[in-house]
Amino acid sequence: MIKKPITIKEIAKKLDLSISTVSRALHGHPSISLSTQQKVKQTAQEMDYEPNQAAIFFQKGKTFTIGVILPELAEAFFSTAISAIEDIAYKKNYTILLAQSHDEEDREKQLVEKMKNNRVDGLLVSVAKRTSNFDHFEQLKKYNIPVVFFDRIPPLKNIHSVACNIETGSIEAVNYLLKRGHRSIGLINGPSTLIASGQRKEGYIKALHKNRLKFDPTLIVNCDLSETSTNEALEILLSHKRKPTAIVTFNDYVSAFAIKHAFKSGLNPDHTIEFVSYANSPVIGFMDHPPVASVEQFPTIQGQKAIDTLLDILNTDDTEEAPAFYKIVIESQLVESNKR
Amino acid sequence: MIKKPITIKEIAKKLDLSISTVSRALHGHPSISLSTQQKVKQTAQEMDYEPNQAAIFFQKGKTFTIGVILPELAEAFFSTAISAIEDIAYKKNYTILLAQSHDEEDREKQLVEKMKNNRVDGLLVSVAKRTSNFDHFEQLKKYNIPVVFFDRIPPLKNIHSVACNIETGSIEAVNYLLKRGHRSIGLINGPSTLIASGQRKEGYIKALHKNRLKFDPTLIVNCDLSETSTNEALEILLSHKRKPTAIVTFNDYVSAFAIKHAFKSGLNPDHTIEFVSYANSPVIGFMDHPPVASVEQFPTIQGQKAIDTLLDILNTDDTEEAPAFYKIVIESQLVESNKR
DNA sequence: CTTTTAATATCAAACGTTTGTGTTGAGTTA
DNA sequence: TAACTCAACACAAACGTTTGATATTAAAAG
Repeated sequence: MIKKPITIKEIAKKLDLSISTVSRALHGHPSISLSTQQKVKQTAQEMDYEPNQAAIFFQKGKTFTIGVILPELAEAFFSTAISAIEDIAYKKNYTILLAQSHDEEDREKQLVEKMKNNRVDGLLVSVAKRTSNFDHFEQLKKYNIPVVFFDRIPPLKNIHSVACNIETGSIEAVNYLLKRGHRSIGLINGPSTLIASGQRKEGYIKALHKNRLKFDPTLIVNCDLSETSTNEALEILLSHKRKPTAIVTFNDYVSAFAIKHAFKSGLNPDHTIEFVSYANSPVIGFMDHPPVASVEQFPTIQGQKAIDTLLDILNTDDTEEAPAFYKIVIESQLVESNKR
Repeated sequence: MIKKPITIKEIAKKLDLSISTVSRALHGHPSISLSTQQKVKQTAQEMDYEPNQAAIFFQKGKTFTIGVILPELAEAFFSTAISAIEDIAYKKNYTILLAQSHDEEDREKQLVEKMKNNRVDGLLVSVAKRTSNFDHFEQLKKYNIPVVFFDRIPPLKNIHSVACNIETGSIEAVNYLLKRGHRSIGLINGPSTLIASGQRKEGYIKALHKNRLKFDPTLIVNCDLSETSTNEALEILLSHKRKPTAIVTFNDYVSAFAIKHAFKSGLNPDHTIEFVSYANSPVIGFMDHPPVASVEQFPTIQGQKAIDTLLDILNTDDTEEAPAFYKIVIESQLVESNKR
């Protein structure tokens, strides 16, 4: 036997009250006497009443729902972030509408459209790699749907953003290797098209300068993050006249590939080359020979800050004068592998 | 200047038509002439009309939304699964309401409640480890909200489920090691409370029997999946009188820990011990010394099948007589590491 | 004894859409 | 030409809830 949800109307009929009274009673409205409030609440309980959210959303024009658009759910960074986001949403009684762009501009555009149709209260977005046109985000402003970008920030002005400052970590990373006695430090970087690659390079160079070391551009090699490409990059570095004794890599995966290759090829016979990478992802814990350190980018904190500021925006009156734009920066931080 | 969404009412006014005509025109209803359909659709375009989903949900009593409750979003298996689920939902114009139970019964219960309030059309659930009472799922039947369980199936009758048959993979795994010449094969299993552990053990034993090998219970050691516990398990196995030359482990992570330990401790001096594990997760690709093979459990396929059957259920008339219960089993499969 | 005030509860509109049932007028049939 | 058909559209109810305006009552104030 299928129960169909009961409504406040039926409660009203049962108690011989008006619908509005029941509604107000359930919300503890002061113009309803405590005695009737009691009665209403109790019979609501007894009748297994549960408010029809669809109706409430509709009538309030608010859904208590937050759209989250991520490039790739299966990536550790993002799945960690979404986990943190969901936790906070859960606590604040918001709901997560999840979607992934697969780093495609088209799909991202369609998802934004869909989110708009679903009347999400706000949006959390980490931009797709291949997105070059950002009109679909600009559009949202007109509809008064706030967006907080995180980790992957588009080059727009007047947006809310949460991101990690890679440079600090980069500098820490190089300093750390210098402290360990290395004087020739290589960098296996990602594709030069990525902003993230630029940041890593900047930090790397800046750290060398700060330490009054001359910067040798041939010690930087790019790769496309694949295993073969990483291996090639490593070989180039190690065939260098002044062979680096330590290498900074774009992320932990690149590090893993490079380390594996360094061990298997004869290029690193005495196993002395030390690696430092970015992300500090769980994979490090499973490696036989992990990098000595990794720059943590705090997916959890980024996710938390992002949804926190979004909720903050949602809960401040729109009537305020100048809309302030949040730009939250989290300092990345070098984490030594043995201290994890 | 903030645009507020326009409605069919306004389109109607502009074209001097009735609301219902506009609605029907937009849906291509046959009782509306093609010429007006054209006109309506065009002006809808021009006016940037977008249907108010909240209103549609409300009036249809359907939300085109599917709730997904997973134990842990940050786990590779589940993030892969949710990724596949989202992809299909996207194609079919459904939306994903995501939540994680963190393997807690209480939270799971609350989430089910929340999903019910949000009037999801259906639910996809992978049950929390610590859930022992399943009333909250039974409840959903009364509200006519279909649930498809996947991967972690509760011990209930008359439910829809999608799961992976571990046994086949287990047998394959042992056979594979036997073919490679091993005659003493250990098993580092998970906590005995997990059904998954039982399945692995069964397959392991069955494979030995099929090959007319005697089963030595002391070659099975349990661990709690942590690194230290894994190391202990490995040490117990390797201190065995008849030292195993190959080891099956509960999953890739356990394998990673064990392999790391085997290399670092002196227990495996000639590095000949071979490992086989479960999950075939990406981490294998990053290991210096990966297990020789891993039993793939197809998170993508499981997710796909799960949402497919849910959509199937949602789109068949409720009026049918006997509700059939789907029980989909996917055969696990051994994947050799070098063939990945 | 009338007028205020405060407390309590009701009325009715509104949110945007879908959909069963009318209504209209032109064309067809006998 | 009267009766009928059918295409093309309009009307209005319904979905469940919230909320501003309004009504009722009784007690307090004048």
